[in-house]
Amino acid sequence: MISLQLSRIFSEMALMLEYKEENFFKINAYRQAARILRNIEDLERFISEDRLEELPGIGKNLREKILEYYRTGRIAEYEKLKGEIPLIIFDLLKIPGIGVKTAKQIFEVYRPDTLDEVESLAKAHKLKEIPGIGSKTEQQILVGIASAREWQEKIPVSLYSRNQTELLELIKSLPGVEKVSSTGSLRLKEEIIPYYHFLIVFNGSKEKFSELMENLGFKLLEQQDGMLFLAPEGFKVKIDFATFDSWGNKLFLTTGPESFVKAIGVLEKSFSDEEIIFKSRGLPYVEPELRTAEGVLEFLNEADTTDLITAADIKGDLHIHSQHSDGINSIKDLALAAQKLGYEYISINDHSKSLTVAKGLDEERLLAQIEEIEALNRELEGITVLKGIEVEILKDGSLDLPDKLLAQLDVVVASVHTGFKLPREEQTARIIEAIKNEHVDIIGHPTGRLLGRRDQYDVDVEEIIVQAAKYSTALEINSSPERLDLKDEYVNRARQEGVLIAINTDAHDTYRLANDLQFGVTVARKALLTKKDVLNAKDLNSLKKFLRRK
DNA sequence: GCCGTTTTCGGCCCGACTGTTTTCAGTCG
Repeated sequence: MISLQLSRIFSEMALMLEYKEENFFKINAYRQAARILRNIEDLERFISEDRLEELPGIGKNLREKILEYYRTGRIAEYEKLKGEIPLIIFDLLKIPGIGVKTAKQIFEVYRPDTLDEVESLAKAHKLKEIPGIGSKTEQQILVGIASAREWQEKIPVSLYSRNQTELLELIKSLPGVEKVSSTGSLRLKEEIIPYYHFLIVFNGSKEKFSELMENLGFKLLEQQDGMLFLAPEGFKVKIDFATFDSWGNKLFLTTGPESFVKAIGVLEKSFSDEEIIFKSRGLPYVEPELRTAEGVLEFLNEADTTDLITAADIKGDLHIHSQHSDGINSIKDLALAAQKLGYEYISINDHSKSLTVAKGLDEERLLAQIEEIEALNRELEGITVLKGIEVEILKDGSLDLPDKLLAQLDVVVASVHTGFKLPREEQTARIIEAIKNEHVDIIGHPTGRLLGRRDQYDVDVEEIIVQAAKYSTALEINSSPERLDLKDEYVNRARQEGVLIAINTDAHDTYRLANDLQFGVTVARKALLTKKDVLNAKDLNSLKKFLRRK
């Protein structure tokens, strides 16, 4: 957890240094360090073995700061900076299109303390009086504030997946708590939840429970059947109460969703266990995450939930970045990490040349990488590294590397990283052009959304699914919890059209390679995918057959 | 700040897009 906190501190420091107009490269160094630390699993080991400086982007100075934080729980320079920069700046920076320069301008002219004040200024058209800000930016700010308010109330999977265990343990440890389970949208593994939701058996009064929570810094917000608390960190926690006798009913009902509960029908008596409810209806147990799936009960008439894809069915990852572009690890490290996961193969798909910020590969560097992989495959045993690329789909639908070169690769993932605002027809057409390309195997993160940060681009997903089926191009479930792209409704449609789905991590380091797949698998299960629907559930030989299909 | 076909300072620095402007600044992937 310390690496996550440090990552947050360093990225805040980068912003603050930018505010102070420090050297660009210094700012970048903090940003880079934040990025590295975000995904380090075992920072403590690097600290205890005094190997911090082996981490890329960590030098003498940042090493000292990490150690300072490790020893004292604070970083003096961070706190000093924090005292110099107005808090409103951080809120403003969360608005898309607003960077440090604009935020600083707004602050220096009007000195607002809260987003509410900024909102009033925008509504009164005071902001566009500032040079460099016009009506469009003013409008953008209003939209941004509204959406920030909305998002304040929501917790995305990337966040809750990291906090829920700790929170569950905390509640479990309270005296008088005799049983506890996650429930509601948390238990359904929804991509976004309104609050953490737990069901407990508590030996004592509700007042007593509330007192225990308040001692931990939680504030009681609402009390009806259950209780809603505000955590010191700002998120909400809902607690529902059950008895051992009615545990099954309560767990089933609070888990939901409503449509599923309705389909199962009225519970005529008390069930101590949820599984008995399903048994009493002659149904197999339906795991919570599947209960949101459209058509899950119909599916159960024909098949078994054990047919659905699981993480154990995944034979390899077909979208991984190495240090050749913007990844952190070498290809060999990635291969060894994949081997530990029990994979049969992985594919290296670095960015292509026009994505310059990500050090995208041009023809020459890609050829060198191909050679490196071939050599590595001669050295490694038990895992095959496939040669790949994440090639840019340009605005006109062409790719930024020649077909002749793509033909030499095993796995071509084609993705959109620019031109998010193209009109719907053009956006759809460019992706379909890529789908038609005989070398393209997979369309990466097909809708471009970033959960809670950026909506999908305007695109006809239905048409993309139809064309992907027609040209036998696979679509990706990008498992990165920031993306989850395609989302489950679309994947369900794709399944019905017979489109193959690749569940990839798009990992930029070994940690995410190991950690993120679960999120994509959950999406796939919510879309009722079975092994035969998933490209990377194939063994290497069948996969190769697919890759040669066009 | 980090890094080094490195030996300790000098290089690191994309480029499209948008919104503000009449030639550019700011943002962002």
